[in-house]
Amino acid sequence: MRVSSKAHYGLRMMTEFAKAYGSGPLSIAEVARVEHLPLAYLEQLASQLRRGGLVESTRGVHGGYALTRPAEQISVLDVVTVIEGEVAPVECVAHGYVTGACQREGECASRALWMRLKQSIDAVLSQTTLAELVADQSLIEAMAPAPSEAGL
Amino acid sequence: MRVSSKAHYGLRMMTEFAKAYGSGPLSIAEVARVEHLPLAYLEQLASQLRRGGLVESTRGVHGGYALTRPAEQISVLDVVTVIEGEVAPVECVAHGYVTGACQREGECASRALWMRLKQSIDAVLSQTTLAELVADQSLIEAMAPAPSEAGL
DNA sequence: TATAATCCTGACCATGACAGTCGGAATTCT
DNA sequence: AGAATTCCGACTGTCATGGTCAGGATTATA
Repeated sequence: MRVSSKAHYGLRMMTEFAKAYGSGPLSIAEVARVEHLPLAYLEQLASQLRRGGLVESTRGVHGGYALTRPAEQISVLDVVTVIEGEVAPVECVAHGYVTGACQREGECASRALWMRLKQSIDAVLSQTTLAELVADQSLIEAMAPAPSEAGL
Repeated sequence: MRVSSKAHYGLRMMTEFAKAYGSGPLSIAEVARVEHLPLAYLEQLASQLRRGGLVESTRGVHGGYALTRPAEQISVLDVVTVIEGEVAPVECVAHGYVTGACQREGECASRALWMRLKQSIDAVLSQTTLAELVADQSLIEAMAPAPSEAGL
């Protein structure tokens, strides 16, 4: 029961795109710089996010990535789903599950539990948007005045 | 975001122990038979459950495992935790987390989200007990009268 | 007392995901 | 032309999962 750091990285990258929304594409080189994440790895994740329809890319000199829709309309669930696939504690509660695929279906008492779990997770993750994460972050930074590059 | 089949197997085994509670120890050979799970693998899981304090074992001819407390007092969270370790979507919300271990702690906007997520998962999993799973199962089986070994 | 049924342990293995790295091709601005 | 980018596929090391296997320890019972 954990989110991969892959998804976590993806989310961090997405919040950077969210901050830059409206002012042209943001390069992953820039993201790597401010988030201190490995550039080559971010490249892969960015591709995945693009294929997932969350961002669009511009090649060439002033290229980069930009959200395909406003940060208010992208939830954490959207991001996690694109990177990790659907949230499904067990196979039989996944969206594409074919009834009968699990032989134990008839006698299975825990399926209801897993569905509750999935719904609960989905609810939490879909309630928070990138916009809120960005807002929270500005708030936090305003409270604790920047140690300007401390800890590096 | 999934529970391992390992944990799932563990849970199935625990519901068998729950059913047998009060009528002496149940052998994993028997569990393997009725749940159609690999015996050698169950042995490992059973050991883990014992070390986790959820069951106690009796060796020898009429030996096996039995719950250490009534099924009403064992939640699904107990089982999953023993087998998979603590539910922690990211390291920084784990119980043993040391403040400051994550360098981004100061500027991290998503920690609150992960804590909500952990709490939400914990809540769902701790609300259901083995007793309820067993009860649900009897109910289900009563509804759909036994196809007596069909599907084997 | 032998033997069969159990639990117990540690070693082993195959597969796949995760977390990266690397090299180079394609595109686009200047 | 050259630099900054995205794009893509291949490669790698480590670790968890989902097992298997061999053998030892313990206990009831014939």
